[in-house]
Amino acid sequence: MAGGRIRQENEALILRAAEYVFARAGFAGATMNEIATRAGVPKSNLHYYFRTKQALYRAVLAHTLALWLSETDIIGAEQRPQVALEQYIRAKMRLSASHPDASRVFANELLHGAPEIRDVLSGALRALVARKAGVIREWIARGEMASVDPQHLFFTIWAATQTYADFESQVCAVLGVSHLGQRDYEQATDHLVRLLLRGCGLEPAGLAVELSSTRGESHEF
Amino acid sequence: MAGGRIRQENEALILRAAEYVFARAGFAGATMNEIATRAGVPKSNLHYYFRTKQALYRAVLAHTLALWLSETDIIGAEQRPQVALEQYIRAKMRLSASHPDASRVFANELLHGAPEIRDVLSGALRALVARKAGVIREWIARGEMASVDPQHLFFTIWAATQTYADFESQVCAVLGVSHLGQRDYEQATDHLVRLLLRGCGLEPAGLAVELSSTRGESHEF
DNA sequence: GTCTATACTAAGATAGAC
DNA sequence: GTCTATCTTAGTATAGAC
Repeated sequence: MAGGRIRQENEALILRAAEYVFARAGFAGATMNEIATRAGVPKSNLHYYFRTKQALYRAVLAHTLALWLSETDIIGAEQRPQVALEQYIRAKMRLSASHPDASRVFANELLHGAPEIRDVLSGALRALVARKAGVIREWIARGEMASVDPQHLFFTIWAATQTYADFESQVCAVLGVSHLGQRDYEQATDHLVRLLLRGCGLEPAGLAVELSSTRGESHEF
Repeated sequence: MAGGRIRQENEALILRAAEYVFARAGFAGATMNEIATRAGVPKSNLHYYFRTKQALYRAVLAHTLALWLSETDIIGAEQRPQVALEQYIRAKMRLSASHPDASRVFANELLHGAPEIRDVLSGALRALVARKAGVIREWIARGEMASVDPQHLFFTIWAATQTYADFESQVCAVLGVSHLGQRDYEQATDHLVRLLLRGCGLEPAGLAVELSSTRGESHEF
């Protein structure tokens, strides 16, 4: 299974190209031809390394799922909610900025009813959200934040952060830019942190209470 | 163009079937065969009424766009922001609940870079948001709400409301239900109204200030 | 172990029958 | 004006050459 160096390299090349193509065309719209051309390998090698188009798609999805399920470690009862939630939102936005194609592949899969990852969603993801929802309920019970439905809070954070990757074309059209730059992402992040923390009855930990548009610090991207 | 009664009826049948299929399979994944079967007309009639698959797709998109661009009339400077924003959020949620397939077709188009509606987005939609952003800035200048980036506020409201239609499979998996019922949508709507209005420094007009989990009133649906 | 040539299937589109 | 039969293309998958 481990295979030689050539195999490893080619598989990595193909997976990257596949993510790019699947993100733009969806599963049905993507062609093995396009992926092969982009990866710089002969078309039929795709079938050599990944038996079918579906197998290749699943391999790409596995990568996006790993990204998707990460990052929630920040949310623990021992943390202060304003710190944990702010860090979580920032982490999710960094993910949208750094891996927009992974986000789009995942979004496309959900949009079409999640045929390939249904089990993971109602298994691992559901369990993960249940755990983290418990933490949020504890914060609420302690009076550390306003009463917010924890599950729906996750839906809102996911939707609000991923929209910058998934629906970039809409965001760009409204903002009048050709693509989202670092500054755009910084503005969007600050907007979301303020809006959502205030919505949870919290104040951003490190930011001035001041609502002016100039920010105190800039975050890496 | 108006055509006879049969034409009108058949076109309506086809458009409804097409929306259903495009919503689930995307443009590339949808087949004329499937749409024809679902509409109950012979396959080749689709090409008779709509010359190409793309033409049919565009016709479906036009319908979703009309829905999408509506509903912002609620937002006017003469309104109080808490009333206007609450009504807007509720209207968007009703749309997700009543026309999930339209939302999915639109989402799919955006996800793939909006090849067919790019012009509408950077034309009509951009202009509309610019106008409504002016209203929000006026509210902020008057001290009627917190300082929130108006454009990003729209992105957040759109994303947070449409996620219940577009990514229903994920929401259902996490909630542990097979499909979203009226009660789920009511909970989601109340959650969003509270979270976002509070995030804008507002209190829901008709709701108690109390943050307890039992609500003072239930809203119509 | 890797790439070339080819078979097979399905889907969009059209010409012509009814 | 509406539907049936057919053509053509393109895309997945495989067998076999190198």
